[in-house]
Amino acid sequence: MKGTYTYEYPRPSVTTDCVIFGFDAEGLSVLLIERGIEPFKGCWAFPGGFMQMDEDAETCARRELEEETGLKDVHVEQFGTFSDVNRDPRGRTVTIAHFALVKKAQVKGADDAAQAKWFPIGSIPPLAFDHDRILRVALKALREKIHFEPVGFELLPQVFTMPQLQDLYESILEVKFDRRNFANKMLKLGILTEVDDGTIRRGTRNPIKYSFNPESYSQMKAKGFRLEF
Amino acid sequence: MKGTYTYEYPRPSVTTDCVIFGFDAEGLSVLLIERGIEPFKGCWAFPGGFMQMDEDAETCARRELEEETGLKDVHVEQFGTFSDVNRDPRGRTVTIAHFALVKKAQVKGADDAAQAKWFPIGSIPPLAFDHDRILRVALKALREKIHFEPVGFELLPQVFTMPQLQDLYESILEVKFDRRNFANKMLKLGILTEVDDGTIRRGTRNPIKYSFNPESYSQMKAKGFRLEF
DNA sequence: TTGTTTATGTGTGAAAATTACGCAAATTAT
DNA sequence: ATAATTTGCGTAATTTTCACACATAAACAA
Repeated sequence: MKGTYTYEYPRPSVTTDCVIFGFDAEGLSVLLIERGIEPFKGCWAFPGGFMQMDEDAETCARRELEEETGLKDVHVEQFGTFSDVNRDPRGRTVTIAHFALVKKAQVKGADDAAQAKWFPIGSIPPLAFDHDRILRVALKALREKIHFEPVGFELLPQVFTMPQLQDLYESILEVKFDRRNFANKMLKLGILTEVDDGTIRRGTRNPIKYSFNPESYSQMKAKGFRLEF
Repeated sequence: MKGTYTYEYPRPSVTTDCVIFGFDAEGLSVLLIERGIEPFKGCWAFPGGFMQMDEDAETCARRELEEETGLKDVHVEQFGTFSDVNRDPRGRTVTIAHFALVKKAQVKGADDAAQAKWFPIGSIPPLAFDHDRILRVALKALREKIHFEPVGFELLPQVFTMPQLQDLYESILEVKFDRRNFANKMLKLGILTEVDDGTIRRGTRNPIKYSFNPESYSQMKAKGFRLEF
C-alpha cells in the first residue's frame, strides 16, 4: 500500500471521524479515545482515520469504528464535513464526520480495545483538533434528527421502560416533559410493543416493558410523519 | 500552482458542488451548467470544482459559484458529502455538496456567464456523474431545513406578497395550504413587516407587500422555535 | 363601456390537540 | 410497620388547528 503517489495538484488528506453516542441511567455520553502521540498527545478524540481508495466514507467510518472500539453493526450516519485550512497541524486534512448510536448496555465489555472511555456529555475532557466543534455540530444534528426519526431506539436496550425512553428524550433535547403526556404521545405513535415479562401487575412501581416495533415504524414512515416534542 | 505533489498514500481529489435553487412564478428551479467536455459531455451539472489548499469547502463553493455563474453574496450551506468509489470515471473524487439560495429576480441578468440555465424542478435534464442523487438529497435537505429556518426568504425578492410566499412553501414542500390559515400562521410568527407602498386599499386583488424582518427573527431564534407546516 | 371572472383580505365556530393535574397501587426505603 | 417514591390511568381546561363564506377591487372579455 505504502509507496509514492504523484499528482499535478496538491490534495488534502481525507479522513472520517465518528462521534459515538451512548445512553444509560447517567444520561447521554460519548466514547472517546486518548491520543498517545503528538499532536494533541493526552487529549481525547473521536475514532477515525484515513479513507482508503476502495471504500466510501461510511464504509471507512465503520471500519475505523470497529478497529478502534470493536463496535460493529450499529447505526452510522454522516452529519457534516469539516475542512478548515488549519484544522490539523500536520497538514491539510478534510474530515467527513459521522455519528454512531450504540446500545451502551451491550457494549460495556467491548471497549477493552485500547484506551476508549465513555464521557457524559456534560463532562467532556479537552479534545484534539477541532473535535469540540465537531461534537457541538453532532449534538445539534442528533437533536434535529430526533424530530424526524426515532433515533432514540438505537440508543436503548432492546427492551426498555417508558421512564427510560423519557429520560433519553429529555437528555438529548435538554427539556422536561410531563410523565403522562409523554407516555400518551409515545403510545399514540403506535411504534411501541408491550413486552410481556410475566408480571401482570399494573399501575405500580414496577414499570411496563416495551420494545420498538420496526414494522409499524416503516409503515408509518411510508405515510410521512413528524415526531413532535 | 501546477507541478508535482507526492504522497506516501493515494489521495482522492476533493471538490465542491453547488445546487443552486431559485424561485419565481413558475416554481422552484435549479441553475445548471452544460458540460462541454467528456465525461458526460452534453449532460448538465452543478457548478463546482477542485478545492484549493488555502480555502475551506464553503469558500471553495462560493468561489466556483461566482466563477461559473457570477453569483455572489448568497446563502450557501453544506448539506452532504458524496464519496462513492466510482462516482467519477476519471478517478477517485470526493465532493462536498452545498446548496445556494438565490433571489432569482435579481439574477436574471447575471447568468450571461457561460451556458448556465434554469430548469424547473419537475423538468430536470440528464445530469452528469451522481448529480441526480445529489439533487434528491439537496431537495430533502431543503425541505427539512425549512422547518427550522425561514430559508424561503432567501429565495424571494426583498418585497413579496403573501400568495408568493405561500407558492414558495407549496413548491418546496409539495403540498397545498388553505390561504387564510397559511397567512394567519405566517403573520403570527412575527417575522414579517408590512411594506407601505402607498396604495391603502385592502381586501382586493391588489395584495399587501411584506418584507422579512431579520431582527424579529433573530430574537425569535434565540428563544428556540419551530416553523410548523 | 359594461359585465364577468379572478385574486385577495377578513373572522368565526367546530374539531382536534395539547396541557395540566389528582389519585390509587405497589415497590422501595426508613 | 411506616413513610416516601415510582408508576399507571383518566379527565377537564385550554390552546391550536382547521374548514369555511363573503365583500371588494383588479383583470379580463365582450
